[in-house]
Parts: sequence; structure tokens; C-alpha cells
Amino acid sequence: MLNENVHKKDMRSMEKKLTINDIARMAGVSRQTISRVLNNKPEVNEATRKQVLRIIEKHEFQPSLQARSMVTRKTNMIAVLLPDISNSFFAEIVRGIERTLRANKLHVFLMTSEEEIALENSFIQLAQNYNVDGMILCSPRLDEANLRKLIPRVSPVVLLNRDLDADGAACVVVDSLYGGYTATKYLIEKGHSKIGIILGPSRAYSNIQRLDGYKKALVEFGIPVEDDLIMHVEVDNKGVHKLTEQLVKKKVTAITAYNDLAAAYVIQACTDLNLKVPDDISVIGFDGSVISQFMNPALTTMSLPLFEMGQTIANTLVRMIKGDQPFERLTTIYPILKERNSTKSLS
Amino acid sequence: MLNENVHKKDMRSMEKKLTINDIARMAGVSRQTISRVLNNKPEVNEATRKQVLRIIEKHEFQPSLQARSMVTRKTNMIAVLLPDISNSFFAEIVRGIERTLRANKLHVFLMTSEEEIALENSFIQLAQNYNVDGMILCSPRLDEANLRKLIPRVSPVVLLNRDLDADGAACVVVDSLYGGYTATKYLIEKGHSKIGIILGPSRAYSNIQRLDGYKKALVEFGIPVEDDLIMHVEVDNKGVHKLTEQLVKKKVTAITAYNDLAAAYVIQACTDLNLKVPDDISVIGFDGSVISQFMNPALTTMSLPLFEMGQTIANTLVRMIKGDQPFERLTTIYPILKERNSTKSLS
DNA sequence: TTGTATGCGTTATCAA
DNA sequence: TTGATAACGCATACAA
Repeated sequence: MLNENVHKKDMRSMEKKLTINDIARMAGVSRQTISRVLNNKPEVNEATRKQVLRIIEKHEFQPSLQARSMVTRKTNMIAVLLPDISNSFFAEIVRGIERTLRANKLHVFLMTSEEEIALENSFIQLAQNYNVDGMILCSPRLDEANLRKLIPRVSPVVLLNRDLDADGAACVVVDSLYGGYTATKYLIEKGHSKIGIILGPSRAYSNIQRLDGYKKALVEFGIPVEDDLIMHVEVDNKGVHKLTEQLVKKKVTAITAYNDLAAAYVIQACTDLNLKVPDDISVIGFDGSVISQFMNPALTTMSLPLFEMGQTIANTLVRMIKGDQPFERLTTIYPILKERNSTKSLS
Repeated sequence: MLNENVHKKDMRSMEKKLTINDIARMAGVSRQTISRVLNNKPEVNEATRKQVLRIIEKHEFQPSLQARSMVTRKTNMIAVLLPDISNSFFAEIVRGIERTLRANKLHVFLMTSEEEIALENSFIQLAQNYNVDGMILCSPRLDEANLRKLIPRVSPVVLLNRDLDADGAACVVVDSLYGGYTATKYLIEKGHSKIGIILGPSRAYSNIQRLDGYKKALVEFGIPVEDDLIMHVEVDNKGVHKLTEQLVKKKVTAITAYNDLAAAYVIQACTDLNLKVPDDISVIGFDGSVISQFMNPALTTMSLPLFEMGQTIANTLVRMIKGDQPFERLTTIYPILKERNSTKSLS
């Protein structure tokens, strides 16, 4: 049913957008006065202001933000770079970011990198070229040297889940060590000692931390760390199924997953292997996204205040942009254990 | 642990961004030549081009896209307005949109309206003021008159789930009538006749369609339409629990929900009422988002190719922008019945 | 092949 | 309280 529609900005729809000059002519004043009215400057006669406003409204005149930002050097745009917007972890954070930025008359320029390092690099460049007022950056892949080089170009920057002490940068970080530790300790206290862990891409900071927390808990309770119970997903969640099978073969009684979605795949794999969760095996997730509460059994998870994290990130950036307010260089978010039905005491 | 960090763009970090003029001076040519090199114009001597490129790379010069777009009238930005990015329905669509736009060197200016009509209005204005090259619009709330008035300002526009025949607009629409019809028919053929339906906000086009499909199926099979089995959620999914209770009181044997998340709440409510899904009651969802496959029982749902929809939307917009390619004024997406374990024959 | 002049739509500066 | 002039950084048209 393809028709011959072709979009043309033809003469009819041209009605060449009005400029400040047009309004000035109509009002019989200089364009400077229009500018003053638009910017609510005090030094303009009330009568003329009324008159100008009338004409502006009558013609629904809207100033070009591009032209304005050419001279003010501000775009009111914030670049938000993250790996994947369809991951509910990020989507919920972005919701918090967007609302807070909006409240500060800032807007979101969204960039998703799909974890490709080349894209992350070029997007930061792009943000610079668009002259954004600041950037929110979740870049698990980019190495520190590159990061340090790129940050000054788009600063201020708020980094999500990277702890980097650099000028013009602040960090909001989940304490994954604490999270990994708490989850593991919880399982140990439930009587488990053969505990598998499935981690995301190994280079990511949060994964290293999570693993450290896992080990810390084991060591604390005198349980030996077995390297073959530590699994890394390298690409995406499809690998989780296979890793779960391997862990089951090794007779684990519990599995810690690096996020809720991965935990869902773990449970699915267990079901395929005719294992009941939590009766035969306990599973704990990480992040507390919506899916965790609808899974059956409902997922025990280390829950994160994602929306609030987004707000915190945006608020920090706003303070940095304003430039006269103190801000946290490093904000640490602690996940909270939400005990539901996917875990059970080993009795 | 608040420290005294205050971000200042101080002298050190100033290193005033290079302009085309700086490069011109360094290269000993006019800024025109630089511009030609940047835009890959043929009419430039190979030697000077090499020379200029060397200097550009040496200083990592990047042209200001703002200044450029002042004269070209193109920003390469596409405004994407939708109600809620944390809704996986939209998030997955945006993923498709973003990838396709990126392939066309277009970028996403994200606006979320939280279904507030005032915000939708002002965001469209904003998109105009930023002079975006086009807009993708999912605005369930805005009435047709307003839409018609605003579209010319940001055209071309692709509308999601609105069928509006307007100049400069194309539409990508889910056939919710077909979806509602198919879901209901499926349940009827499973032996159900007392079927409840839970709809989203009633004014939304897709809900009206879905209801029509529901009725069509009932009528086709000679089953009377009972108005008190038709429920509307007016605000958010919290209402679903209550509506489910009401339907259960009316002895329905099956419930159709307007999306998967709502279906999840339905199942949760059923569980709270000590009803087993699907043994005591069948539940069917809509959209086939990730949560549907991890629910237990896995959700039977009318599945939508969300990522591909995003791609279609973006592709349509790109064709409109290019202006010399035909495009579909109306693309209809048909949901596909994905039978899983939340529905059962009434025996 | 290259350079000069002009303009895009605003705000900033300074003078009236 | 207002207006004239000069930026902002680039691309376009035209001349050399």
C-alpha cells in the first residue's frame, strides 16, 4: 500500500518563520527592545512591553534557541550517554534524570552506545560539537585515559558507576561491593556455602566490585572461594542459561546474578533443568527492577532506588552547571536487600 | 560527606575552543578553504587539503554544529516525544528509533510528557524552537485540533498510534482493533464467554480500538456485550488490582489486559484472591514485552515487534526528511498472538 | 583553486 | 528607556 507521498516543504507551508526583526518592525521598535522583553529585562517601558508582548502573542512568535545559544554559549541541552535504553535499569534512571532536568529547564539529548566503545567515543565528541551544557555518562567500556581526555570537552560531567577523580566530573556510584557482599552474606546465613555467581562483562567496574564483595563474604565466613563457581557473561543474557547449567553441574545450592533480568534467565534455566526455585536452588538478583516482583517465585534481590538515582545524578549536574553551589563529588548508593520468594534456608 | 566542590570553568580549563578562523590562520589560508575541506567539497587543491586536514587533526578541531545549523537550517536532531521512557513498550521502540536514526546521522532529542497535556504542548513548541529536523510523536492526550495546529511547526512528523491525515505527517499505528478482536476470539474459542476487559485511559485511540475489537468478537459469536465487564484504568496500573477484584466478583473466566504490565497486576490480584491462573481464570496481555516471558505462568499475549516498529517509524521519518523518497503515510502493525501458559480451555 | 563579502537570529556593549 | 553596532562560528554566492 505504498503511495506516492513525498514530503516537500513547499511554498504553502513555508510561511517563513518570524524573526525578532519582523516583530521589531511590526511593533515599530528596535529588535533590541524585543530581545529585552523576551528576556524579561527590567529596563523597558511598561507600555512598550505590553505592546510588544501583544504582538508576540498574536503571531505566536518563538525565538530561535539556536541563534540565542550562539551568543549565550548555553544550549540548555544535556547529553545523556548510556549503553541501552531498553534496559529497565537505565530507563528508570533516565526517567529520574529527565524529570529533574526538566524542572531546571534543561533537556535531554539521548545517546545510546550499545556498549560499543567507538560509539561512546564519538558520542562524547558529538556532545561537544553540539555544545551541550553538560553530560551524564554511563560508559562501562571507555578506559580511564580516554575518559580523562574527553571529560574536559563536555564538562561538567556526572559519571554513573565510575569512580574517577577528575576536574569537572562528579560520580554517582552503586556500592556493588556492598551489594555483592550483602547478597552473599545473606545466602550464607541461610545455610548456603556452595554459592555460584554470574557476573556481567568482567571489565566493568561494578562487576569487579560485586565479585570482591562476594569473596569478602565467603572469606569472612571461612568458606573457600572456588574460581569455577565464578561466571562471566561476555555478551548478553543469552549466555546466562548455559552458565547456569554449568553451575548446577557443580552442585551449587544458590546463585547470585548481576541483575534481575539475568536472574530471570537463571530461574528459567533451572526450570528447564527440572530444578525448583527456591526449593532446590536459591536465586538472588540485583537492581530490583519491575520484573522482579512479577516473576514467580518473586525474586529476592538487592534493590536500587533507580528513579531517585536519576534525580541525584541530574541534581548534581545542575549544581555543577550553576557553578556556585557545592556538590557531592562522589555519591554512593547502597542497594537494599529485598527478600522475596526465590531464596530459602538450606535445611 | 558534602565537600566544598564548586565547579568553575576557570582559566586553566578555558582553552577557548578553536574556531574555523583559528585553523585558517594556522594553515595560512582563508576560512573558506577550511569550510570546504570540512564539507568535502571537491574544488580544493589536494596539497592544501592535506595540509589543512593535518592541522585540523593535530588540534582535534571540531566545527560548531550550532553555527553550522544556523546557516544550513538543519540540526540533525529529531525530537522524540513520548509519555514514559521507563515503560518498556516505549523503551524498546526508542531503541529501534535511535539505532535507525543514528545510521542516518540523526540524533535523538528526548522529551517525556508523563501524559501531561500541557507538557506535550510545550514540548512541541520547544522542538520547534530548537529547530529540529523532524519529530516522532506519541501523544495520546493531545486533541486533533491542537495536533493539526502544531504539526506544521515541526514537520515532518511521524505519529505513533494516532491516525491523522495531515500534511507533513505520517502514521505508524498498531491495529488494536485486530488485537482486541484476536485476543477475545482466541478466548472464546477456548470456551470462554464471560470475558472481562481492562483498558487504559479511555480517551486514547488504541483503547477505543481495542474495545471495538473485543465487542466485534463477542458479537460475531453471539455473546452479549456486558458493559460491566468493561473496565477503564484512568491513572496508572495501581488501579488494575481493584478492577480485577470487581471482575472476579462478576464471575468472569477470562480477562484481557491492555498491556503486559497490567496483565501482571491482574495475575497478582488473582493470586491475592486465591485464584489460580490459568486454572481458575485465564489472562491475556498485550505487547509482548520482556516481562511477559518471565512471569509465571508465562503470559499469553498479543505480541508486538517493538524494536522493528521503532525502526519503521524512524525510517519513515528519514524518507520524509530526505524529501525525494516515497513513504508510507500509514503503516499498520498487526500484533501476533503468542500463546503461553496464562490461558486455558474452559472444560 | 582560492578569497571576500554577506547573512543566519539572537544577545551584549555602548552610546544616545 | 531605547537604538545602533558588533559579535557568535559557520556556509553560501560570487568574484578573483
